[in-house]
Amino acid sequence: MAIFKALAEQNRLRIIRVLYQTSREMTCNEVGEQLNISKSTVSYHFKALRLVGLTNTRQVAQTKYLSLQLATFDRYLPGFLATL
Amino acid sequence: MAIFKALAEQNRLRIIRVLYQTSREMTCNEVGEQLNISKSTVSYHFKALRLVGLTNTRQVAQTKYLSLQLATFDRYLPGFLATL
DNA sequence: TTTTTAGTTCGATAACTATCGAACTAAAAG
DNA sequence: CTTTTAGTTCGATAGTTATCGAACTAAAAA
Repeated sequence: MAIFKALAEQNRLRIIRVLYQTSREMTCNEVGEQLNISKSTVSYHFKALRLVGLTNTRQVAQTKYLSLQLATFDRYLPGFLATL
Repeated sequence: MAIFKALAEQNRLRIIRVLYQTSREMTCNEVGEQLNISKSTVSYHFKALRLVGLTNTRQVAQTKYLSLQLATFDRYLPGFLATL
Protein backbone atom coordinates (compact mmCIF):
# COMPACT_ATOMS: atom_id res chain seq x y z
CA MET A 1 0.00 0.00 0.00
CA ALA A 2 2.93 2.34 0.61
CA ILE A 3 3.48 2.83 -3.10
CA PHE A 4 -0.18 3.63 -3.69
CA LYS A 5 -0.10 6.19 -0.93
CA ALA A 6 2.95 7.79 -2.44
CA LEU A 7 1.25 8.03 -5.81
CA ALA A 8 -2.06 9.26 -4.41
CA GLU A 9 -1.00 12.87 -4.07
CA GLN A 10 -1.06 15.62 -6.63
CA ASN A 11 2.34 17.15 -6.00
CA ARG A 12 4.18 13.86 -5.79
CA LEU A 13 2.71 12.90 -9.13
CA ARG A 14 3.78 16.24 -10.56
CA ILE A 15 7.30 15.59 -9.30
CA ILE A 16 7.31 12.18 -10.93
CA ARG A 17 5.96 13.66 -14.12
CA VAL A 18 8.61 16.35 -14.33
CA LEU A 19 11.35 13.85 -13.57
CA TYR A 20 10.04 11.55 -16.25
CA GLN A 21 9.49 14.19 -18.88
CA THR A 22 12.82 15.94 -18.50
CA SER A 23 14.55 12.55 -18.47
CA ARG A 24 17.27 13.60 -16.08
CA GLU A 25 18.12 14.08 -12.46
CA MET A 26 16.81 17.16 -10.71
CA THR A 27 17.54 18.89 -7.43
CA CYS A 28 15.11 19.83 -4.70
CA ASN A 29 15.47 23.49 -5.55
CA GLU A 30 14.93 22.96 -9.23
CA VAL A 31 11.74 21.00 -8.68
CA GLY A 32 10.49 23.53 -6.14
CA GLU A 33 10.93 26.39 -8.57
CA GLN A 34 9.43 24.53 -11.48
CA LEU A 35 6.35 23.48 -9.53
CA ASN A 36 6.07 26.48 -7.21
CA ILE A 37 6.29 24.57 -3.98
CA SER A 38 8.35 25.57 -0.96
CA LYS A 39 11.60 23.73 -0.51
CA SER A 40 10.53 22.20 2.77
CA THR A 41 7.49 20.69 1.11
CA VAL A 42 9.58 19.39 -1.76
CA SER A 43 11.97 17.85 0.73
CA TYR A 44 9.03 16.19 2.46
CA HIS A 45 7.78 14.67 -0.79
CA PHE A 46 11.26 13.64 -1.92
CA LYS A 47 11.60 11.67 1.27
CA ALA A 48 8.22 9.99 0.78
CA LEU A 49 9.13 8.95 -2.74
CA ARG A 50 12.52 7.70 -1.72
CA LEU A 51 11.18 5.69 1.21
CA VAL A 52 8.92 3.64 -1.03
CA GLY A 53 11.65 3.09 -3.58
CA LEU A 54 10.20 5.17 -6.40
CA THR A 55 13.25 7.41 -6.64
CA ASN A 56 17.01 7.40 -6.23
CA THR A 57 19.18 10.03 -4.68
CA ARG A 58 22.69 10.87 -5.71
CA GLN A 59 24.44 13.32 -3.47
CA VAL A 60 27.24 15.67 -4.47
CA ALA A 61 28.32 17.87 -1.59
CA GLN A 62 25.13 19.46 -0.24
CA THR A 63 23.23 18.94 -3.46
CA LYS A 64 21.00 15.95 -3.94
CA TYR A 65 20.01 14.80 -7.38
CA LEU A 66 16.80 12.90 -7.69
CA SER A 67 15.88 10.46 -10.40
CA LEU A 68 13.21 7.85 -10.93
CA GLN A 69 13.89 4.28 -9.90
CA LEU A 70 12.59 2.78 -13.10
CA ALA A 71 12.83 -0.78 -11.83
CA THR A 72 10.19 -0.11 -9.21
CA PHE A 73 7.79 1.34 -11.73
CA ASP A 74 8.37 -1.51 -14.12
CA ARG A 75 7.84 -4.04 -11.42
CA TYR A 76 4.66 -2.69 -9.84
CA LEU A 77 3.22 -0.42 -12.50
CA PRO A 78 4.38 -1.53 -15.90
CA GLY A 79 3.45 1.01 -18.51
CA PHE A 80 2.40 3.65 -16.02
CA LEU A 81 5.16 6.16 -16.72
CA ALA A 82 4.31 6.22 -20.40
CA THR A 83 0.83 7.47 -19.51
CA LEU A 84 2.11 10.62 -17.83
CA MET B 1 -4.41 9.07 -9.72
CA ALA B 2 -7.97 8.11 -8.80
CA ILE B 3 -7.11 4.43 -8.70
CA PHE B 4 -4.10 5.03 -6.50
CA LYS B 5 -6.22 7.03 -4.09
CA ALA B 6 -8.74 4.24 -3.94
CA LEU B 7 -6.02 1.73 -3.13
CA ALA B 8 -4.27 3.94 -0.61
CA GLU B 9 -6.60 3.15 2.25
CA GLN B 10 -6.52 0.26 4.68
CA ASN B 11 -10.18 -0.68 4.69
CA ARG B 12 -10.61 -0.48 0.94
CA LEU B 13 -7.67 -2.81 0.55
CA ARG B 14 -9.22 -5.17 3.09
CA ILE B 15 -12.43 -5.14 1.08
CA ILE B 16 -10.53 -5.94 -2.08
CA ARG B 17 -8.65 -8.68 -0.30
CA VAL B 18 -11.78 -10.32 1.04
CA LEU B 19 -13.46 -10.13 -2.34
CA TYR B 20 -10.44 -11.65 -3.98
CA GLN B 21 -9.88 -14.38 -1.46
CA THR B 22 -13.44 -15.54 -1.25
CA SER B 23 -13.67 -15.44 -5.04
CA ARG B 24 -17.30 -14.45 -5.13
CA GLU B 25 -19.66 -11.53 -4.90
CA MET B 26 -20.41 -10.11 -1.50
CA THR B 27 -22.98 -7.73 -0.10
CA CYS B 28 -22.41 -4.56 1.87
CA ASN B 29 -23.68 -6.20 5.02
CA GLU B 30 -21.55 -9.27 4.63
CA VAL B 31 -18.38 -7.24 4.18
CA GLY B 32 -19.29 -4.99 7.10
CA GLU B 33 -19.71 -7.96 9.42
CA GLN B 34 -16.61 -9.68 8.23
CA LEU B 35 -14.43 -6.62 8.64
CA ASN B 36 -16.23 -5.02 11.57
CA ILE B 37 -17.03 -1.75 9.87
CA SER B 38 -20.35 0.06 10.04
CA LYS B 39 -22.56 -0.32 7.02
CA SER B 40 -22.44 3.37 6.22
CA THR B 41 -18.68 3.25 6.06
CA VAL B 42 -18.77 0.16 3.89
CA SER B 43 -21.22 1.89 1.60
CA TYR B 44 -18.86 4.86 1.39
CA HIS B 45 -15.94 2.64 0.38
CA PHE B 46 -18.03 0.58 -2.03
CA LYS B 47 -18.88 3.77 -3.82
CA ALA B 48 -15.25 4.87 -3.98
CA LEU B 49 -14.19 1.53 -5.45
CA ARG B 50 -17.00 1.50 -7.95
CA LEU B 51 -16.33 5.07 -9.11
CA VAL B 52 -12.78 4.24 -10.13
CA GLY B 53 -13.83 1.05 -11.85
CA LEU B 54 -12.23 -1.43 -9.47
CA THR B 55 -15.51 -3.16 -8.72
CA ASN B 56 -18.83 -4.11 -10.27
CA THR B 57 -22.22 -3.99 -8.73
CA ARG B 58 -25.06 -6.35 -9.47
CA GLN B 59 -28.33 -5.42 -7.89
CA VAL B 60 -31.14 -7.79 -6.96
CA ALA B 61 -34.00 -5.97 -5.30
CA GLN B 62 -32.49 -3.95 -2.47
CA THR B 63 -29.39 -6.10 -2.26
CA LYS B 64 -26.21 -5.15 -4.06
CA TYR B 65 -23.57 -7.73 -4.83
CA LEU B 66 -20.06 -6.49 -5.25
CA SER B 67 -17.29 -8.15 -7.18
CA LEU B 68 -13.88 -7.16 -8.45
CA GLN B 69 -13.57 -5.76 -11.93
CA LEU B 70 -10.64 -7.91 -12.88
CA ALA B 71 -10.07 -6.13 -16.18
CA THR B 72 -9.17 -2.93 -14.37
CA PHE B 73 -6.66 -4.68 -12.14
CA ASP B 74 -5.14 -6.49 -15.07
CA ARG B 75 -4.85 -3.34 -17.05
CA TYR B 76 -3.33 -1.03 -14.46
CA LEU B 77 -1.87 -3.38 -11.89
CA PRO B 78 -1.05 -6.68 -13.51
CA GLY B 79 -0.13 -9.25 -10.90
CA PHE B 80 -1.23 -7.14 -7.99
CA LEU B 81 -4.17 -9.26 -6.87
CA ALA B 82 -1.99 -12.31 -6.60
CA THR B 83 0.11 -10.52 -3.99
CA LEU B 84 -2.79 -10.07 -1.60
C1' DT C 1 36.41 33.34 8.47
C1' DT C 2 32.11 35.01 6.70
C1' DT C 3 28.57 34.38 3.44
C1' DT C 4 25.96 31.82 0.35
C1' DT C 5 23.74 27.62 -1.13
C1' DA C 6 21.11 23.13 -0.64
C1' DG C 7 18.54 20.60 1.99
C1' DT C 8 16.37 18.96 6.63
C1' DT C 9 13.54 19.25 10.67
C1' DC C 10 10.10 21.29 13.58
C1' DG C 11 5.85 23.40 15.12
C1' DA C 12 1.63 25.29 13.75
C1' DT C 13 -2.13 25.07 10.93
C1' DA C 14 -4.89 24.11 6.91
C1' DA C 15 -6.97 20.76 4.03
C1' DC C 16 -8.66 16.48 3.26
C1' DT C 17 -10.59 11.83 4.26
C1' DA C 18 -12.65 8.26 7.10
C1' DT C 19 -15.84 7.06 10.63
C1' DC C 20 -20.10 6.65 13.03
C1' DG C 21 -25.05 6.77 14.10
C1' DA C 22 -29.38 8.65 12.85
C1' DA C 23 -32.72 9.55 9.60
C1' DC C 24 -34.08 8.14 5.20
C1' DT C 25 -35.68 5.19 0.76
C1' DA C 26 -37.12 1.18 -1.43
C1' DA C 27 -38.25 -3.51 -1.63
C1' DA C 28 -39.48 -8.10 0.50
C1' DA C 29 -41.61 -10.70 4.02
C1' DG C 30 -44.99 -11.36 7.44
C1' DC D 1 -50.71 -2.56 6.12
C1' DT D 2 -46.66 -3.18 9.12
C1' DT D 3 -42.22 -4.82 9.89
C1' DT D 4 -37.90 -6.23 8.47
C1' DT D 5 -33.92 -5.94 5.49
C1' DA D 6 -30.30 -3.64 2.52
C1' DG D 7 -28.29 0.17 1.42
C1' DT D 8 -27.72 5.52 1.00
C1' DT D 9 -27.10 10.16 2.62
C1' DC D 10 -26.14 13.59 6.05
C1' DG D 11 -23.98 16.08 9.82
C1' DA D 12 -20.57 15.91 13.22
C1' DT D 13 -16.15 14.70 14.49
C1' DA D 14 -11.82 12.28 14.61
C1' DG D 15 -7.73 11.15 12.28
C1' DT D 16 -4.42 11.82 8.81
C1' DT D 17 -1.55 14.24 5.60
C1' DA D 18 0.20 18.40 3.27
C1' DT D 19 1.86 23.01 3.63
C1' DC D 20 4.58 26.83 5.05
C1' DG D 21 8.22 29.61 7.23
C1' DA D 22 11.74 29.67 10.66
C1' DA D 23 15.57 27.76 12.67
C1' DC D 24 19.03 24.55 11.74
C1' DT D 25 23.27 21.71 9.51
C1' DA D 26 26.80 21.04 6.36
C1' DA D 27 29.48 22.21 2.52
C1' DA D 28 31.20 25.49 -1.09
C1' DA D 29 32.41 30.03 -2.45
C1' DA D 30 34.01 34.53 -1.57
